[in-house]
Amino acid sequence: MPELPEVEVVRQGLDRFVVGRRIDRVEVYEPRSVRRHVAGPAEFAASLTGRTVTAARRRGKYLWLPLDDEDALVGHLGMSGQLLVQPASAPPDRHLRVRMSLSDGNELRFCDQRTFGGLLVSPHGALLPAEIAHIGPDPLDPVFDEDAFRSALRRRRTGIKRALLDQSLTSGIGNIYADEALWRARLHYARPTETLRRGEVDRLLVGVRDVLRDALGEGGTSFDALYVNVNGESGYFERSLHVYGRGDEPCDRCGTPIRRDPFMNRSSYTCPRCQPRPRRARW
DNA sequence: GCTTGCGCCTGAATGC
DNA sequence: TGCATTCAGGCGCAAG
Repeated sequence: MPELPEVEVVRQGLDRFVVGRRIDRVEVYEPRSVRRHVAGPAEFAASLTGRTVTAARRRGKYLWLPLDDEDALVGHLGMSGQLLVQPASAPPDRHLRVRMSLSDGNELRFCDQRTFGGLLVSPHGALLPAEIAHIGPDPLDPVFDEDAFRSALRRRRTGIKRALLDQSLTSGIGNIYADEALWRARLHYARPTETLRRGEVDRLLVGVRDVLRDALGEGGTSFDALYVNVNGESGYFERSLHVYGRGDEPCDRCGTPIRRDPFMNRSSYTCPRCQPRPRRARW
């Protein structure tokens, strides 16, 4: 599933292979993939046709492509989305949802097995689409404000992992990287945010940034000409995971078996020794 | 206003 | 063997 580093790899691919091209033709095969474009699939296609892509931007796990009329094509990959740049002659993927023909003879294809992802056109959205204005900057973004993050975190009345997953506080962190960052910071996911000391928040920020940077470093190699993949199908980062998906395996730091707990209809992985459950737990 | 939990969706994995 | 159930996940939105 694409998290921030994977999405950044896609953005780099779009920057290289789509920016500067004109969109000549748009076909929507699955209306659900443009459900957040409230004016409907036909209007979606019409508002893109003839426009030239001028940049490729990202905030958290959202991508957007500013267009030459100051609107923007906004995309989210959801769980299984891919944005592929392929020659028009390439056979279509089984889960092809939207096809956009580019002026250089290639196509930008949105494929999505589970249709959790989607595309929309945001009017005047070139700078920052209104639809994603509520998404906070990610911890690697130069505009990320550490002091604002600290105080916002302390104002919350929730568990630390819930807060990490809340994309309005800071973005780009999903279930996997939340668990990895908490392990690095030696913090338990159920720790109430208002009890965090400054040093602990600092450790958390270091953990989050290290995880994202490590994943970014490994993900940057996974695409080549005309193929902008996202799915992490090679599982390149999996080898670097310390806790996620490693239930009952020994902790890389202390050897204690990793524990798996149910959490918000999914799982949380912790080392019971490095990340002891707080007396006052909240999740 | 803030926090919580559901529903969306498909296919792989598991259970009977 | 084959069918049914469970699980995974991000995010918007309704409910609390």
